[in-house]
Amino acid sequence: MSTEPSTPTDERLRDADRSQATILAAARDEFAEHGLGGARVDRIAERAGLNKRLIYYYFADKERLFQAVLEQAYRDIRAAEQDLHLLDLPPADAVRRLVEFTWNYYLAHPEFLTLLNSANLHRARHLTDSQRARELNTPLIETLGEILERGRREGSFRGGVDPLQLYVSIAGMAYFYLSNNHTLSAIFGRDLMAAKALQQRLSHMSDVILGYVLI
Amino acid sequence: MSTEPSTPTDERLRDADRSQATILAAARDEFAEHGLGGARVDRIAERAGLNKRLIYYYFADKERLFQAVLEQAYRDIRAAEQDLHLLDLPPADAVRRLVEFTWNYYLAHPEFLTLLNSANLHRARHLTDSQRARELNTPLIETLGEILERGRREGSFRGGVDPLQLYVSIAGMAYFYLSNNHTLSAIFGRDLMAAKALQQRLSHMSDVILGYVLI
Amino acid sequence: MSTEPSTPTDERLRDADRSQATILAAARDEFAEHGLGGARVDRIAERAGLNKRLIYYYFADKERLFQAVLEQAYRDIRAAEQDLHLLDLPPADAVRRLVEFTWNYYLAHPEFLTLLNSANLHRARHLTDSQRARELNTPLIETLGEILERGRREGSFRGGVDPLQLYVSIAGMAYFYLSNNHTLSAIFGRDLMAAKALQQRLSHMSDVILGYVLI
Amino acid sequence: MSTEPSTPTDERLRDADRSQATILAAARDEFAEHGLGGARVDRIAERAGLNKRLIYYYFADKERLFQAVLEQAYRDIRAAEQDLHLLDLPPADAVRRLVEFTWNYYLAHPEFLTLLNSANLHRARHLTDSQRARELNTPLIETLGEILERGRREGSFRGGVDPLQLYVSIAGMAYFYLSNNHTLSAIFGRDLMAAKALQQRLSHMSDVILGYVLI
DNA sequence: TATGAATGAGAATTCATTCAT
DNA sequence: TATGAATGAATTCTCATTCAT
Repeated sequence: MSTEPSTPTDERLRDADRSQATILAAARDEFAEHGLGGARVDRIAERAGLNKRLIYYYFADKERLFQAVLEQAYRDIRAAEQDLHLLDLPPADAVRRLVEFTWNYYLAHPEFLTLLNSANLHRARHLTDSQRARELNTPLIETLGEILERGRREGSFRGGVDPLQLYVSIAGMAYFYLSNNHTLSAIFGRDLMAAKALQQRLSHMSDVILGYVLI
Repeated sequence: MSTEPSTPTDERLRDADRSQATILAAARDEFAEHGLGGARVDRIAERAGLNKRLIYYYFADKERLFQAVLEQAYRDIRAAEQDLHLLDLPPADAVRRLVEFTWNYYLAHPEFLTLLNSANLHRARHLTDSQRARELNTPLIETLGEILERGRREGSFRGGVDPLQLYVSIAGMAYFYLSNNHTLSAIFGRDLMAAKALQQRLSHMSDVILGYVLI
Repeated sequence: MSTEPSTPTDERLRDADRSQATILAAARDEFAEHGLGGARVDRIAERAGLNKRLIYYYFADKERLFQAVLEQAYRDIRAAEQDLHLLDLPPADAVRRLVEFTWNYYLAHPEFLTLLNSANLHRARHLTDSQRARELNTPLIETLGEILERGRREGSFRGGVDPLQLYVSIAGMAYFYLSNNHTLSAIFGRDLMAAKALQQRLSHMSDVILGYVLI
Repeated sequence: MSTEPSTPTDERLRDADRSQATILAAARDEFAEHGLGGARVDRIAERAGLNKRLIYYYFADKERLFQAVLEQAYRDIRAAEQDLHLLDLPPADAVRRLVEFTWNYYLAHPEFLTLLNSANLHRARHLTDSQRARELNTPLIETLGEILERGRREGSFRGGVDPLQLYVSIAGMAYFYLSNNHTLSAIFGRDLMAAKALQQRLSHMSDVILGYVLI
């Protein structure tokens, strides 16, 4: 509704929408930086340049604000995934593209990783409406399943690959490297975020995943 | 009179050590459950069955307690890894064993995952003495490097595999599945912690990793 | 509609100002009674009849509250000094009046003495903006300097008297007697705060100071 | 008793005395630096290089330790004053010498000023045995009284000078300058502790006091 | 005499949240 | 819609003091 061009009387509402979006973005950054427990409502208000009271007006409390942030984050990544049009590509290209996309998305949206962490620290209890979450997320797995099936039928992919397992592996390889880069860089004494290192990681990931699915 | 430390001293020392260890274990559980920001010093004291003041007596503050917990966690996993004696096995078996070990260790020590998450949320700033951290952690990568080299020389492994990349992939595949299992289970509507699902995951991981390194 | 600040805004502002002033007065009394280290924020809130949180809302922390109290105290005494219009009096009368004023002010504001004590125990580190402090305080010394100069030109005062030295002597004679009256009363077995004793002290001070400046 | 050379069996006792003295000195410094409320028993133990428990063993609690420190401080200054042998000097010299001594003693023992401050902040409630305090302190006033009387009889001093008033004036002029030097230096923008400034202060003090007593 | 371990009561400060307008 | 003032309930941390040996 709010994406529609609004009539003059809607101006107030549009301000309201804008305020909500501003709060949401500020909250996302704060939660990403400090986790749910470490985030401060005061700081969110400050980041948003809006009065703290307004946060409560729109989002009731910190928990539900966090929930709203999470939902937005899922919506964003799934929307981006749908733009990939993986089914328009030959299977191997589609898998490679998914690997690349996942890597680049995580790289461009480090806050997504942290939010996911926080969500899981709290045992995903903020995913209240899992029915809706499922609807939002299953398309990707279904798409990947179809790609794998096509590849198998073409004779280029091995059979028996569970798309969910494969997706988790792709995500995990990207996620762990990026999410733990501070620890890993310190522990192994290498700058894992240098441009060349990043390139090598993506290349490694593609090799592993395609080395696995391709016969 | 004897050269042995006298019993009373000994006991006192042991009490101090025991208290510290008790606090550390309690803190580990609390931090794992709630993250650094959500952890409560009061609860740690309660869990430990010791006076809250004692925590400050031994660990100065919450931050340094967290640091001590992290260090202990690293020491534990690295010690367990060294018990694997990977170099006594044929290369392929060694890699498989590392995959299995990583999976089982994460499964048995879910707190390790959460601690790692928290550490990275705080950009690993608790890894103060990274020199020591490096010394603690590099042996594993060196061992894996030697395994890969042996396999290559034997003709069974592909060449050019970076052991750090491989290790991160192994860890990431296990980590993401387990760490995010709540979100994933909710999102994809499958119980990822069911015994059979766990078995399938390990099997998938081994397939992917060995499918990649074996020629 | 009018250019006057609207009533509601005004009231709100006044409430904030009033709250701050109330806190400041309560803090002044608490600090004066117990020193910085012995003062309790809880008690200040109680004295002020306001929520403790509000103290932090307005003054950030105990240290800065103390600083605000000190600044207010200086502002108060310097304002009172300016009301004396010493330059309108003949030199000897002006000096006598300054002695009397100092004595009476200290007597009426015992908290000023204790605050000064505390400030100096902490090496005046709360006088952050000493530029402003200087501007606030130098006029008095300048005035006294002019009085001394006039007296000298008239032939009634001795020359070469440093106004700062003289001021410190006046203040010191009053201050020590009042500030240490408990110790002195106990040590010398006389009630130094009896009305007659107070009168005698003022008379002694005037004698000493005028005996010194008058030729 | 403890100043006597001890027999071999007294060795333990002498250690005890030494410990007590060490604690006392450490406590004096701590109290002088931070006041009663700001002093920390832990820090006193640290300064003394002795176990905290020992402080309680010897001095029961912080209050009584403070009391012991104060008593020692009074004993010290009064002992020093008695070494002056003021009665051996001509009256004017005796007064000048008392002024100089007071100034130099305060200068050399800044902790004495702070302790006095603290004592008075607490309304001298640590002067429990005021009978003993009086005995300790009155000799000075009596001596000064005799000096003033002699001067008057000689015709060089004015009559009717209360020795207690005079003493308080001397002490006050020195005390205020030194005790508040931080505030004063900041407020008036002059370094009051520079060698020349110190000299000028003493000279001013002597001028004022002698200008007053001498006819 | 001397000490390291342990503690309960408090103290400063923080934080999410509500009030009043 | 928007905001500054206000608050109660924690929460981290501190401190004098005692225990046990």
